[in-house]
Amino acid sequence: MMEHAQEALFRPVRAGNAFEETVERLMQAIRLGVVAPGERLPSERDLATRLGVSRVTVREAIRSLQENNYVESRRGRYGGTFVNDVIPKSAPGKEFGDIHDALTLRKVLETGAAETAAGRSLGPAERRGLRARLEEASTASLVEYRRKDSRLHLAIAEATGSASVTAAVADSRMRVNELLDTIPLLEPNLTHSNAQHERIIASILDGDPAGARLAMAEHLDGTASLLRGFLV
Amino acid sequence: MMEHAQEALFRPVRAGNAFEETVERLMQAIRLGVVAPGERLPSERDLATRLGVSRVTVREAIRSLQENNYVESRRGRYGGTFVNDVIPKSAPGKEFGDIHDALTLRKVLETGAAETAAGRSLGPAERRGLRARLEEASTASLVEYRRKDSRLHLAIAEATGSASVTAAVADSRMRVNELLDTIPLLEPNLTHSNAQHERIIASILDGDPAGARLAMAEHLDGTASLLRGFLV
DNA sequence: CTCCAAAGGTATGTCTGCGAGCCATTGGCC
DNA sequence: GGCCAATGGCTCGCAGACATACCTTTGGAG
Repeated sequence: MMEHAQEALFRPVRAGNAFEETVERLMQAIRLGVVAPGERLPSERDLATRLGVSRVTVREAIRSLQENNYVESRRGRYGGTFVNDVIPKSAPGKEFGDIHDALTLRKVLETGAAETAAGRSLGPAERRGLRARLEEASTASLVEYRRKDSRLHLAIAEATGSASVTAAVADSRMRVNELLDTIPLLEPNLTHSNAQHERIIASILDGDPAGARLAMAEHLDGTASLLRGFLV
Repeated sequence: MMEHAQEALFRPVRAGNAFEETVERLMQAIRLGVVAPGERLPSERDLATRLGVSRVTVREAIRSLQENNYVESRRGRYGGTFVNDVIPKSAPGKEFGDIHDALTLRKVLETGAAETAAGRSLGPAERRGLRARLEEASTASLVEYRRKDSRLHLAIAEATGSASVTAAVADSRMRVNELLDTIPLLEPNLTHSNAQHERIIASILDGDPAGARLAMAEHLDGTASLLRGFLV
């Protein structure tokens, strides 16, 4: 028997109860900037269908987000649940093993995604989308940087044309962002990141898989060593 | 809003009910060869703890495996649930989008895993493990090939030192194996695969990340085009 | 001004899954 | 030969989640 592989295969089947996982998902959408401040979440009924949970559970999750000031709800037609400007919270106390694990998965996924995206023939809409995200990230202020950065990286994942890859990247980023939230974000890091972003996107748009991979790898290594430095 | 990213983020929160997901996991362990025919699964109490479900649910899952002749249970001390030699089943009817999605994720994960594994300094136990899995796969008969092949690929994932990567590769392989089960496995494919396996493992053991990635990419492209050819 | 569609808010009965405990069986150890 | 530890087999009550239905609020369309 492969004792080690068992640990991976016999991991818990569910990360938490339906309520917790629903909160997690909504938080992802907000923190990764998929639904920006001021924008509206899909309706409760819609979310219930898409997430595969009951509306009651969705409401409980939204309730908990309201209590933590992430969102506000308004009734009536053209009402809904709207994302606030806040960015509360930070969660400390990770172990080194977790960090290594999260960073390894991220590197595997995101370098692969960049290479794959560069190897596809992208449509005009996709190309425009990538440029738009790049522009958003490069002009972002310090407070909104993490969100805009995540949107850019998610757009790259989407450009692979694989929903599974996008989902995996989203999960991975959430884990890493949790860690990044515990260390300071400085102007020089940001400038450097933007330059790397440009290289990555240029390589993807030029259809240069090897270049995209390399540029992404260097980009990720930057924040990885920053993290390892601050957290160990 | 990034309409497309929402599809990934607002995907169903749980793949199925606890029972179904538990069956799925045990099937993974059996079909990927992590618990080989004749070997014993962990005890019900142990599985319940590790999988994070109640023992009742574990028992229902095992019951369903018994009914499909995958396993047999024996009572008493030194009893347990043992894996049979069978390999029933096959599930047809996939759409092209699913195939592309599954193959894209697999390529991202496994090429990344190979590269990462080659970039680490592996301990003697890990090196021995990789060689052993390679040997097993190369001497496997047609009927046991898929299982031995999966074990080898899982061992490579494990060599990244990241449990998350291993888990992701296991999930990905299950999806692809489901597809592979619907097409014939021929002796020449097998010979070719074995040669590629050797290159991959040699590159990893030599600490050659670029070589490992390339070898893995070629290996995966082989079965990918086979699949696309048979299934479209 | 009225209507009404679409959104959030509420209530209820059902069912799944869980925890916890106990029973039955088996084979090695003393 | 008897003990007993570890395993599968079984039951029952509770809590979480679900489906479904209905109520309330709101603002645009007609």
